[in-house]
Amino acid sequence: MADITIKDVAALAGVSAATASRVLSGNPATSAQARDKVAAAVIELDYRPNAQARALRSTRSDSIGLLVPDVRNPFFADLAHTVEQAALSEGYVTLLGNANEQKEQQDRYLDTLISRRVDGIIVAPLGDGGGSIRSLIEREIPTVFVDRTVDGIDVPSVTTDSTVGIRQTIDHLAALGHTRIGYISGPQATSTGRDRFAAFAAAVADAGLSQDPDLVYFGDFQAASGSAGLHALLELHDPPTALLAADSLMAVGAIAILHKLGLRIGTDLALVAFDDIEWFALLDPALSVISHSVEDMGRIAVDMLLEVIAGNSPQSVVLPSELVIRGSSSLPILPASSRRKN
Amino acid sequence: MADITIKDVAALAGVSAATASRVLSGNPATSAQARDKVAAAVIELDYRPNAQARALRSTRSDSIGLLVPDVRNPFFADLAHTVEQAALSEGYVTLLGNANEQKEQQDRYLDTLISRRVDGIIVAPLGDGGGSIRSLIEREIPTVFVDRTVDGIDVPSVTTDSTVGIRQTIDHLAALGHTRIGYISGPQATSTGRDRFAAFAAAVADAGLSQDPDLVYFGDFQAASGSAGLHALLELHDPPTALLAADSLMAVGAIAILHKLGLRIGTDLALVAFDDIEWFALLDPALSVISHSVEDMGRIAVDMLLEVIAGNSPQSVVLPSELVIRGSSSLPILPASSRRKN
DNA sequence: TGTGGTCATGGAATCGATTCCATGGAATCG
DNA sequence: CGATTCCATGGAATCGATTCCATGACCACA
Repeated sequence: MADITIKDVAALAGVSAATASRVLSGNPATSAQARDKVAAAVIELDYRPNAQARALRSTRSDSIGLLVPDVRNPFFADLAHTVEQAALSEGYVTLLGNANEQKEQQDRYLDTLISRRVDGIIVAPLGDGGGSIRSLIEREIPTVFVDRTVDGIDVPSVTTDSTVGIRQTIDHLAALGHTRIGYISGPQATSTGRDRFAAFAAAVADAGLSQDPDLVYFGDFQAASGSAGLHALLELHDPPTALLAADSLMAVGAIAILHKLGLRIGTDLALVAFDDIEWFALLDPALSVISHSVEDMGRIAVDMLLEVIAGNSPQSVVLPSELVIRGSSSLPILPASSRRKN
Repeated sequence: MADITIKDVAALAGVSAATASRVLSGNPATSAQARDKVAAAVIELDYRPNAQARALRSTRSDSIGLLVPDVRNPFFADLAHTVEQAALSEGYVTLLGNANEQKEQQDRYLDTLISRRVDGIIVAPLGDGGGSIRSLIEREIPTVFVDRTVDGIDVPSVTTDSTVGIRQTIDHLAALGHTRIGYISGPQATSTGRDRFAAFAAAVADAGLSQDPDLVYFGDFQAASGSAGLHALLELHDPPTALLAADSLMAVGAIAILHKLGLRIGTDLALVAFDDIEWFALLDPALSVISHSVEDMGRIAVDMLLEVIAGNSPQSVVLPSELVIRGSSSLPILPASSRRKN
């Protein structure tokens, strides 16, 4: 499998390696004759430049890294898709890493991305600003945070303002007569986990609803913790009549348990989930959600990263969120007597 | 952002670059003293080796490429996750590419992966054996096909035997009294599209059910074509009473339309989907599926690729599929008179 | 016709790490 | 105790492409 190098191309074209390189990189200081001969040789030999050698010399790798907490989360799968397509159209390939919501794996992948000298990194970070996140900043590697941020790390970011959507949700549920609203929170090690919890607590307080701390369960954004959270909330002496889940996977986990218990969403328990996933509308009844645009988020993150790579300092962007009311949260609250007990 | 190189490490440790390199790569020909000093210098400087330079010299990049048709398809998201985790535990990073079910984008990504000199490639291919797939083979780049194959290209593969699951499905539906079973097929440009269609046709014939060609709609494995397929089938003079969708996304598209029309799965139309997605069980009624193990597929593909990289020629593996009966296909067929008309 | 300028080109240095080869000191054996 | 082996080490070549610099051809203008 003797690799074909630029020297082979140059030899076949009857020029020097330097000239061949110039033709290939579109340097104008080339003759039409040289261009034709090199182009022919490239096709003849099916030559593919060695990206490693090129990157070594030119200090550009034409690749970016994208680090998400979990590709199996449809929100991040969509994000990966938009980022990758947007980057591709700008001539960058995307290296995708999966942190599995674990700081250790996040650090491992960040190290790898640093080693491969990607031109920039888009990351939905977790944890504090320690570990490899710090290395990133110290090396001044172009970085953009997406969906989440890290306290004390000053990096441009694209995030969602969850307060509006959450406030709309609480007000909507309060208007239906709910006074005890359960909340399955994300981990407090993430900015989204903290922000959404704070928004929930503030909205509940402002609406004059129960602030019973037992109504809040702290999960980890993965499905199993949604199941555990629902169990915990149903076992309360005075369980909630409505529930807000801080992401789609925890909502899925909660719904699975409701099914198992023979409880119906919308009737036995009003339910709203953060993140709009296509098939949430296919459930029966359809799931109310707090929606925010993953396409905008991905596209803006790529634009922003290109700005940083170009040496600029773009402003952070905060995208809106909005309640979409569907069947799972449209019935007025039932009198307590007619509710089933767990 | 002056990069720290192995020379800086060597200088600080008071050894030569050669010795530093040996320590870093675990070469046994090093003294304990040198090891300690280099290790200290690495930490002191927060040194990260330049992966390009290393790969250039050693012709190994410790990375593999994974090319899937669409990350937003939960099946491939899961596959990406297992492949990436399995590869990581073997010391490889995964570069993920998205072909968007388009041959042109597939070729573009394959070219990129070749240029980056990945150590091997796992691909769920589409199209015939032309374009960059051929370059892959000619360059003898270690390659493994996953989920799909390409006719005439002899590469180890991990695929699913769809015939068993599809035959079980047809027999099951026939036993419930269905005689006209609709089929939303995948594209015939993919091996899975062809295989599943052939299995469907054979099973229907063997069971003595209607072989009306109008009962088959050819989609493209994406959601919109499932919607279009359902529309087409419902508009038939004599519409099917049961439906099999060849992948999950097309099933989602079909279900969305059923909802919009106010039809219920399981009652108005029996439905079975290929691919088991976690939340299919959360629908009401739960969706019957033909299940196959994406974890096994991903893990085996990685093992197989490592074999190929090591110079061996592993046998292709065919995994089983199996019908999982749930509510969407458990009622006996209704008399035609009581069925709603579209 | 001579000088200045433009331009395509090739030679050689370079990027950062690995690895072959030679060296010198210590350990081992007869 | 001398000869041989072993072993850690540094110098230098190397991987494949890019890019600085020098060169020579050619054109134009005075």
